[in-house]
Amino acid sequence: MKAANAYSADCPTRQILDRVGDKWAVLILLLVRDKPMRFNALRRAIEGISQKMLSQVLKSLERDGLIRRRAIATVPVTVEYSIMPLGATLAGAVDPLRDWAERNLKEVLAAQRRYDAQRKALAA
Amino acid sequence: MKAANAYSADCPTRQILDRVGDKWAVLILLLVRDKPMRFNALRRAIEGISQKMLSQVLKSLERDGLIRRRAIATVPVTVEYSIMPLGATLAGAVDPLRDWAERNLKEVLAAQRRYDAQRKALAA
DNA sequence: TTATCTAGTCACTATTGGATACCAAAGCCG
DNA sequence: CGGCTTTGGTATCCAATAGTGACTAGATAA
Repeated sequence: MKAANAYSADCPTRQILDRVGDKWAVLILLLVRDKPMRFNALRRAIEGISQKMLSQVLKSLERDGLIRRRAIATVPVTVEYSIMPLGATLAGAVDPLRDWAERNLKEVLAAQRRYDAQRKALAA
Repeated sequence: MKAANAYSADCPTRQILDRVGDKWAVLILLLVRDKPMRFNALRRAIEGISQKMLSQVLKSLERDGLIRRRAIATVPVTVEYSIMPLGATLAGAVDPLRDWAERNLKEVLAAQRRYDAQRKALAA
């Protein structure tokens, strides 16, 4: 029964889900999918990410073969990050999730309000 | 420019992605989708999750309106968790990601090996 | 001399997750 | 009667990780 085992730690889905759940990775992936971007351009686009996290996440995305890093020997060194075919397919798999989020966020928030109101009523 | 703003903290996608990236939430959602399950049945099925995390994640899934909690006043109290329509649609949106993970994990691992080998070669 | 670009490092804090112990209520054993 | 079990939690403490800001570096152009 491999299906039951899918809920143990060495499940491929879990590993990918960890990557996707990463606070920044998907954001970067989706930005880079549209067009190649430079380090500081990403930094400005995301707004809130620290240099450390950006370079860390970029490195891990590159390691996974999802994006490509290309350094250009210009005056101050320029580094361009672009999407790889593998990364593009992952970004595509994330799209349904993004659609779901946009369509259903209101309902989720409503459910949260209902839940909180009920708990408050019980506490009183 | 709302599109640029989508990469700030109040983006709905980000909120949902955080939920999906949760180490256990998706696992529980997919288990409960198949059939209603009791607390300890989930605990045994997932294997590795602590009571604390299980009850914590179940509570947040219930709050989001994704699953329903039903307590039955039996000898030792029985609690059954089942999927809600909203949760079922989310689980459906996660499926492409799971497919991607299963189809592409090998390639990701290969990319990691290539990357590590190259870095080691550079270091030497 | 100061700014720009892409990092890497240090120190600190916030958040996560695990282990452990505890609670209630009922039954069952001796 | 006391102690033990089961179910579904809660509370608390602690270690590990994640994430931040500030600082550094090196090269060069204005």
